[in-house]
Amino acid sequence: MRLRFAPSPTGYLHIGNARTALFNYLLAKKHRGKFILRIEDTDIARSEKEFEKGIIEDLRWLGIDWDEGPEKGGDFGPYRQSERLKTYREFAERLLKQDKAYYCYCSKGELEQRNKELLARGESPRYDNRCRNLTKNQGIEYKLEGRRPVIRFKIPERMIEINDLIRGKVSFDTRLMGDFIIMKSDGTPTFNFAVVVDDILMRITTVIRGEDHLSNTPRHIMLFEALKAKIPEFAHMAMTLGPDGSRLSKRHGATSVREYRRLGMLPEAFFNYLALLGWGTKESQELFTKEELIKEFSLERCKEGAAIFDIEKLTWMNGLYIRKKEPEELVRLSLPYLKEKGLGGEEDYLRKIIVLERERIKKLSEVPELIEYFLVEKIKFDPEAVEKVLKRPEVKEILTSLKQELENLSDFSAGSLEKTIRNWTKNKDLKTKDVFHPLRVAITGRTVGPGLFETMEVLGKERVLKRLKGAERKC
RNA sequence: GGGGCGUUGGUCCAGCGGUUAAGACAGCGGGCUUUCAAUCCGCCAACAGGAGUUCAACUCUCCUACGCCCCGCCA
Repeated sequence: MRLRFAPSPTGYLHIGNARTALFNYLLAKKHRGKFILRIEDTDIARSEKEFEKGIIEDLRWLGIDWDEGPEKGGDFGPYRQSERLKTYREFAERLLKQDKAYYCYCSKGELEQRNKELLARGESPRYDNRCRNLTKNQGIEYKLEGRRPVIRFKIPERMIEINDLIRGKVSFDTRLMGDFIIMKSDGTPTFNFAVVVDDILMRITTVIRGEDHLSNTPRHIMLFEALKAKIPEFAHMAMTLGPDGSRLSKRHGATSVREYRRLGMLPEAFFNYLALLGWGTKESQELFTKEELIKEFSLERCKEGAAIFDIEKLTWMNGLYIRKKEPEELVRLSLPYLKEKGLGGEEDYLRKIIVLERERIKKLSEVPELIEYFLVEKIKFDPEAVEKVLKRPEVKEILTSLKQELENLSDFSAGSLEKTIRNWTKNKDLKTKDVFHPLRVAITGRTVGPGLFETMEVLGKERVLKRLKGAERKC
């Protein structure tokens, strides 16, 4: 079994494409087949090396690897379409010789004009095959005019039935289609031609791709047949949509894997979430390791309807994976985000902080904001907290008195702190929340956070006392 | 304009002729906590509409509506 993922490097790895790559990858692994990466960079104007690099990086980040591909190599390369132009020309030549394709001299402008007219008349916009039977002289004449021809494929008139692995039998009537272009006038192949030539040469057995290609599949099948090649199996997976049900685009926010990566999504979480989009098990299991997914995945269980990408659920799942991470690992992962905000600290200290804050982290990008008060000399005070908690009349005295109490405390562990402060509160005949709340605001600047005593322990005696002193001035 | 594919709560997804239509996210309420979070408990909420077929239809057929895709010298 040989499968492939064939992105165009015209942008970073899109979520929808990532999902296509994932499904291909899962099935290839499940059947111990080969997974091939092919770069479809025939659109010279829009393709960029930078995007190719980015896509490869993001796939690796996601934990998807391949057996054959650019750089990596393989027996059926090259794996970049821009390096296979000669092959496409040879195949086109073959079709031309067999009278299965022909030169078409119609200009873009003429084509556009005719389609417009057809549409205005309420007819279907499609090529009228007028260059099919051009005489030699007409061809020469056109060339003399300076026209650069394209090569079109001569469509045989018939019904084509696809047995799609996800949606079953689908049929098309080719009489409703016009002869389509296989080679552009600049000598490069069109997508529809290049995929077929490559899939033949790369011995692809199963094509899993987006539903947007379902309508192109009859064209591909005609080409496979014209080239006397074995037709692979097809599986067209439903689209990934934005929150409003329209095609996922920039206006919906982040659409590329790279953006989610920057936000601090974990690859394991992203991988897991993506697998659940358009696929599910009987048991409605939600959490899967990569190995489990490889074992469980099947095309029969793929949904036919489109799915909306839900950032909320992804975020929830990411939090779940974050909570499962070892503190050391989490510190390591958070470092770039801290650095970006100019924050840092001793590894040991950071680890203790992360242990306290871990269950509050949903995305790595939130870490700096979440733990900032542990790392800076001068903490920021939440104005509302100051107003509502610190400004209360009795607070100043409580803090001053408590500070004295803590100055004499040698064991600054959470347990000891809790015992001491609770006793102190009791002796002063105060309610715990009237002490705990101001204390929290005084040492963290906020009203929310991890356990108070754990926080104090991690901060350490010196910082706590200093902050209490600082807070008195805010009362 | 033609063709293709699809439609279960706000979202993901289970169900494959007979179920109180399950689970998850989100939302709401509650327990636990000094607070938030985590966690636990509970609640809200769906078969797009209409005709058939059938003793019985979310499940099968047809029509309609809506959405997405293709009809590009984009992929």
